[in-house]
Amino acid sequence: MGRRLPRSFFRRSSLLVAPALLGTDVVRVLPDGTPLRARIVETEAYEPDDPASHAFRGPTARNTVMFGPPGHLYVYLAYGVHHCMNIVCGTEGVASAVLLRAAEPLEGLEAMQRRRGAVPPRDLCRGPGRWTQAFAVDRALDGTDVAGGQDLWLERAVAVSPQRIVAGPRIGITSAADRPWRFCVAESRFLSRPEGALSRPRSSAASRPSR
DNA sequence: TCCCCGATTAACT
DNA sequence: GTTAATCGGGGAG
Repeated sequence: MGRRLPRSFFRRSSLLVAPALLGTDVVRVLPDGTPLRARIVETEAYEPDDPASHAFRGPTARNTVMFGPPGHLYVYLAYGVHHCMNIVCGTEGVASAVLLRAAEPLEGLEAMQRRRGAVPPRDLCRGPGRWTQAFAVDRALDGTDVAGGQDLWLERAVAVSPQRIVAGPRIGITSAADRPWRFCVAESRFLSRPEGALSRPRSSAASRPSR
């Protein structure tokens, strides 16, 4: 088919990869052989000089994969509760990655609901933690090769014209909140949060009504 | 070794 | 719209 994204696709800045991933499909093959498919509608870029990046302070046991070659999965546990998956970008030695935040489920919905409960299809992959739960992705898949492996990969699906892509501040980020590195398919109903919605400010004077 | 806090979600009011 | 839950990472001491 030749639709599968090759390693070269990821060997560039996450700022280019993140919007380019919109409209591509993530294919996951469960251990029992069940195929899952979902179409990406929301991503976030994380760059080497990025205070919000897990790798900003250098390599650690957790983020090792981010410093490796592109086209691999970086999976971490957030808030001690949910897993989030990223695709490593750039060149080896440079920590750059794209967080997969939300997608439209297309195939294997029953298998996803088996893991997530009988939630509406719209909620199966709406948010990074929900998506990894639906796709059975956890730390065990940290480092998985998505360019050459058989567990999870990406396929070119539909083209999303630049006019339909909107960028905004990343979700849940406190530092470098000014960098508009969250990319969404504007009209999608599968976004984790409505496009344009700002993350709630941490108790600050500005958020308090001045009566 | 301890302690704080986060690339969040679900269940509330 | 708000908030509790939950736990591993990593900086500080």
